[in-house]
Amino acid sequence: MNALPHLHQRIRADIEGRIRSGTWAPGHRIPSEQAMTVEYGCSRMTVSKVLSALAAQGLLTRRRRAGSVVAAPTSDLAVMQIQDFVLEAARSGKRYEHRIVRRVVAPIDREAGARLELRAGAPVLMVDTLHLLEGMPQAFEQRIVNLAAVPSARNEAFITVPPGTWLLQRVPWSDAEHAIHAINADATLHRRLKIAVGSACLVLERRTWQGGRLLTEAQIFYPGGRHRLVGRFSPTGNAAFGVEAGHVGARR
Amino acid sequence: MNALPHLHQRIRADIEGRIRSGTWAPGHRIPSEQAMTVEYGCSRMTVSKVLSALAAQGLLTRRRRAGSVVAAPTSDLAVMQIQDFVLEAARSGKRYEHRIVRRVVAPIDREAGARLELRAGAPVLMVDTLHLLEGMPQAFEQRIVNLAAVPSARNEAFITVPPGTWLLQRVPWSDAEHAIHAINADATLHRRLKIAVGSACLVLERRTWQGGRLLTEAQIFYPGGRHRLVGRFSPTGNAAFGVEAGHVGARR
DNA sequence: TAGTGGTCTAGACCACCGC
DNA sequence: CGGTGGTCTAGACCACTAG
Repeated sequence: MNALPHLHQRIRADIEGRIRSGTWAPGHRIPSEQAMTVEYGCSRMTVSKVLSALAAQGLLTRRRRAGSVVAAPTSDLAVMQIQDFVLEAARSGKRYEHRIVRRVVAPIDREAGARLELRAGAPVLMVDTLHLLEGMPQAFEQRIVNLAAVPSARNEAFITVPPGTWLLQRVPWSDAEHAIHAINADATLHRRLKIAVGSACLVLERRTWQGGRLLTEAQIFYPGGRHRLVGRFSPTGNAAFGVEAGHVGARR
Repeated sequence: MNALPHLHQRIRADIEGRIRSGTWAPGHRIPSEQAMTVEYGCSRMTVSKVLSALAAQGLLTRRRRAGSVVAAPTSDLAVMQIQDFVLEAARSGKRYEHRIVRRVVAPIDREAGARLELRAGAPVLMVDTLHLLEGMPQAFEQRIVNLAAVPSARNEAFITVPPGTWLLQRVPWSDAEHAIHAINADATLHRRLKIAVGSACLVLERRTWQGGRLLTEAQIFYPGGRHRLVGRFSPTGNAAFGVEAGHVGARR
């Protein structure tokens, strides 16, 4: 029926199809590996690799003796890919540029130090960047870089490459945390993004660590909260996720 | 050195460790399968499965003849787990309740029909739900359910279980799309969420399909733009992601 | 063309756990 | 107990592609 070149592709497509179509609903126990070796006339290894991959994907739950069961779509999981500005511009064909509007090396202040759990007075680089497409401001970024962890940033001017891209290219990271919330634009955002004071802004906060040590924190403000959505993840992909809901100031 | 019970776990931990620690930086070509069978004294199949899994995870890029190369951390990837309110409340120990403030079965109106690519006059269920924690309004949800795809929703009152949870439990889906943006609260949000008119709100839009057929669209307004972040994903997990940036009205 | 990964086989022994 | 998945072997042939 299928013209897929490889047996394992055909087996996989069959199983995924049955699950996605609802033929095999969540909780359904699918045939055993042994049964599938008969159905497809292949060795057990081939079937096993397919089922293991599907389990790694989260589509199946496998237990010895109990068999392979279609997993429930447990998670109400939203995935947002936040664009790297340079890549985004390249793909959309728009002209991208950035402006460094502030660049300071200094001991971290008390408030930020507490927030990032850095020791008081730790040397950090603070960079404010304006991202523009076709000459129009698209986002305003306030970034803090931990110079103890990324010493090479101390003498980088970020002329050709903006800070986020620069870091992404150079510094390996093991953990990251994102938060998105909404605020009303203040005078700074009014000035930088040319939007009215009070208009709603989306704020993306990103913190990145390497083995427990903070590398950088970025706050990116997009034109248009007390509620706050937080996700944790690893570059590996599927890893475990946690979520928090908190308060950001708050009026109620 | 490691006491991991299985050989493939040890191999995998070794490789992941070298990558995460930066010993093997992005672009580095790692030893061939053949070399690893010698290093670990095992068969090629064992090494191959490990490397394939790491490639599926996105940590490696593998090409015949060229070898296995540590992948660049391409992904400026933000993952947000949007809570199911019932689960969230259960975990936090807070008292959750919901109120159905509007429930209408009617032909879809022109604007929504065009947005959701449903034929004019298609029968839909429109439900507005207020989500409360400890008696305080936390989010306001406006949902449209395609009754042609989910006929059983026509007679469901959502008294015990709110619409989102109800659908998640019953209806298998194959694709979903999320968008987050920010708006200034209007009179409706002022009334429902008890927030000041004009204060910034986070809006989560979610659309769900089963095999190309729209099941439901939800707009969830949280207390607290023209720029708009869109992510697409499948319940399988890693799958391919697309992103769009668009405009939502706009003041500039 | 030669080295690499991609796939597959036909076995094997073991760990787990529902019955 | 016995059926299930988990792991591993020692081969094999093939497909791709850098050199």
